Amino acid sequence: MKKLVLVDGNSIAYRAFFALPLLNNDKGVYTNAVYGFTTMLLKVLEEENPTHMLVAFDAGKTTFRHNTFKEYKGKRQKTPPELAEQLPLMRDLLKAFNISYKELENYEADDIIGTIATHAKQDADTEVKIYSGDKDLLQLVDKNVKVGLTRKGITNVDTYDLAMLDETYGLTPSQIIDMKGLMGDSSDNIPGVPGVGEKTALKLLKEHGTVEGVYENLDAVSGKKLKEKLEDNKEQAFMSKELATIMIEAPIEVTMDEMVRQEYDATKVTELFKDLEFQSLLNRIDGEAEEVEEVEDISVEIGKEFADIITDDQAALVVESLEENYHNASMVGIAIANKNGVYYFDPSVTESDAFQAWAEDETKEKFVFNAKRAVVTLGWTGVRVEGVAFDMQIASYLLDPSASSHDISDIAKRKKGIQVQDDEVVYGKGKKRHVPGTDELAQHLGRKAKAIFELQDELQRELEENEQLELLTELEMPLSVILGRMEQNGVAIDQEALKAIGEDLSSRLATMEEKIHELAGESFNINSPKQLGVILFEKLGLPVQKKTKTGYSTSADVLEKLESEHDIVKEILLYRQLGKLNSTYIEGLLKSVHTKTSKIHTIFNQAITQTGRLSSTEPNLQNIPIRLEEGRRIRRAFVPEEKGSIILAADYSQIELRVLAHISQDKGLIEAFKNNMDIHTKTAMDVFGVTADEVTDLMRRTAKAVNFGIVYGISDYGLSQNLSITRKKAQEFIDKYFESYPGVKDYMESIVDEARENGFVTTMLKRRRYLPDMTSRNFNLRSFAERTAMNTPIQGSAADIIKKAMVDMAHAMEEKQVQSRMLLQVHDELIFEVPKDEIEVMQDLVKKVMEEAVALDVPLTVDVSSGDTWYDAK
DNA sequence: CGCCAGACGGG
DNA sequence: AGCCCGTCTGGCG
Repeated sequence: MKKLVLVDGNSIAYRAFFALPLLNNDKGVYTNAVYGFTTMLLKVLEEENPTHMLVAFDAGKTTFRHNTFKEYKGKRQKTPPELAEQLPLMRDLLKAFNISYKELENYEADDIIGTIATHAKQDADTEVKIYSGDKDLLQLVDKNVKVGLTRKGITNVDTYDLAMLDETYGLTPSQIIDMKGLMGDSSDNIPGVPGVGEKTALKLLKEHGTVEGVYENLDAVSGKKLKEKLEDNKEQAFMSKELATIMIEAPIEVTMDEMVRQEYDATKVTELFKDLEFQSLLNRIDGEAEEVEEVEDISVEIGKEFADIITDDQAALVVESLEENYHNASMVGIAIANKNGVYYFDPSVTESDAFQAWAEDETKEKFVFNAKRAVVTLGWTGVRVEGVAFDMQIASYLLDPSASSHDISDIAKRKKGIQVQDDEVVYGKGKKRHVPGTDELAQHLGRKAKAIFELQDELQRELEENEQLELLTELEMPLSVILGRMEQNGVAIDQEALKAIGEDLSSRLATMEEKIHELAGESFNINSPKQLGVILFEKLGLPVQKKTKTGYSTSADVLEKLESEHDIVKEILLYRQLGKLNSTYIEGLLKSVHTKTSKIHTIFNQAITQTGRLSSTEPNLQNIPIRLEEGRRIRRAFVPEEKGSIILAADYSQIELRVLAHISQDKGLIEAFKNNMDIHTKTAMDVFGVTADEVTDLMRRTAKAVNFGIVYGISDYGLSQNLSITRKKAQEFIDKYFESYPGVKDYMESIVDEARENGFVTTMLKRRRYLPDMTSRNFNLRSFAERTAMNTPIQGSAADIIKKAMVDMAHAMEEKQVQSRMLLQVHDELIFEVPKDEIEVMQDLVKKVMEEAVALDVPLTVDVSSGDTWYDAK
């Protein structure tokens, strides 16, 4: 028995679109119709389990029906653009699911379905099921053809067979056409006979069978008025019937073979769902995919003597620990793969002389995945690792920073290496996370090692093709070692100072909470935007400025506009500010103090940002407060580890605008930096057409915002929001800026062209970022890609420069044999701990090395400052 | 318990 | 509806 399912794609999409709220993903792509369509699709696949399947779509605006009646579908609203942009996504989805689909010039989806169904039903061994939201399709019902009509929502379906049709309407399938002929269909602008509705049509058809029957027996029709209407609209009735008839001989050739249902492409489906942010559907798919994933055991030798296996100069090394945070993690196993085989060891192997000798021997090349993690994990147990020659995670990141994930199993899958299971499958997640038995663990780690060993070549070749190998070997890999040392070294913290600030904050917060409740007239949770919204905008009746998708916006910029309206607002703003300090920076930092060292050991993620910047986690030491004095005090708790040392901070001045000057080659901008001008003042002079001493504070602030905007890929709207000015005014500033700096304008235009042609942009050191949305038909996506094309070379080149400076600085410090240590990097600044007797040497050295990291056509300048704590280094 | 949204800290 | 990030809280299922 074969089962063919035919789906009316447009009709289902329409239904879904209007049934669901207008969802969109974080890129601004609307997804509600695709979502509804997908849930329906999954349900159909599950419930019907068809052997054959096809989805039909309407094509174009006109069909053969327009020859009959040019106003056909005339009154229908144009497809909303929010829905239209989702139709291509549905096709992508079907491709990923390996489900065939069809559209045909001049015909509607109905006709495709009618033709195929009529063909297929000739075979008594085939059962046909049609899904649509359109009652018209009921005319196709037959003894082996059923029609499922969506009812409210989209996954509620009423299924009609011959009996059900008779029961519901008392009609045969072909009479459905007659019914439409008489009553018409306003949504398709089929006229029918005016004044005849469903009830009358049904009554007439019961008595006379067909439209033809009705007219042949017009005398027998009761009711004078009705008879007149029928007479007057005879032609229209017959034309309507014709319009409503689904074509069963459309010129299409689709064989059953072409509609055979195939396995879906799990990788593509997963990627698409992730893109669309269909989390719940992802889980449904995942559950199924895991069961299918049967892997055959590879040969992994367990319990060898370590000394016996290293016969070669190259090996992949896996150091496994389950903790996300590798400071204080416990190793669960070690795996090695070389050209002779794959080997698994108990963690205790790291205590052996043979292992340590190999680890420390820099001529023994190690290939790893996330070198820093392996090196620091081993570092905590006292094992030094040298000779890390290749980091697969970073290689993958450099090839494409947007690749959804950089873990071994994903890369192995992408690069068609040996199959590596997801950690989550092997170890479980959340509370159920556990170490499996030795055999299973050895298999898993062995696979990882083998995949690294085997894919090294290919990734390296790809990097060479992109001219990125040097970026890996000369910049990122050495940097990884430096970052590892910084992390493991950690930053000393004055816990007592933090606690003291914390107590002050806590008591002030308690007082403020009371006061806010009093002003509100009731007690509520101030930290809940939802509850706060009700208090401010309903109970106190403050004017609503902005809404979020879940309710009233209570963000700081909204509250700032309401400050004059009610005393409570100022209190809430301060409460929020202090609350953030207390929870994130006092309690949070104290929680991340290492139990053994009493210092703070962050983790710098080197393979996460889309621009090449680092990020910092657990804790994030790249966003310690500085802008407001109240928060800045937190920095007093960041102290030198050694008595008699100080904290030294060195930051690049305006690095992004200098990079912009360099890559755009704008004459004015280059000149300004060469003359060491204050760049915001200079911009103010040019934009406002005044002399240096006429620049007011406000003018400089405005110019500063414009400069930032330029770097980010500005829009008049964004600038107007930022400066609380009109859009028109904002656009004037932007125009004036581009007039003053035509080189920048040219750059912005040419980088966008370049991105569109190449599909990616690059930074000074050949870092890459792909921008597939440059050619998207979706305005939001395309605009975002264009701004990214403008910003990434700037932000990314600045990231390249400071990374280079870090590598150079590590060499310089080694050469000078100083005791000073690099502690942190915060995007455009480096923080050091410096013994007092090295202050002068280091001040000069840091400045020189950072300023000379690369040679631009404008000078790079670095400001250096120092003090007893991070706070004082200002 | 895990996930999301909102809010907010930094460059 | 100008770029790049991470963390905390409340609220939901």
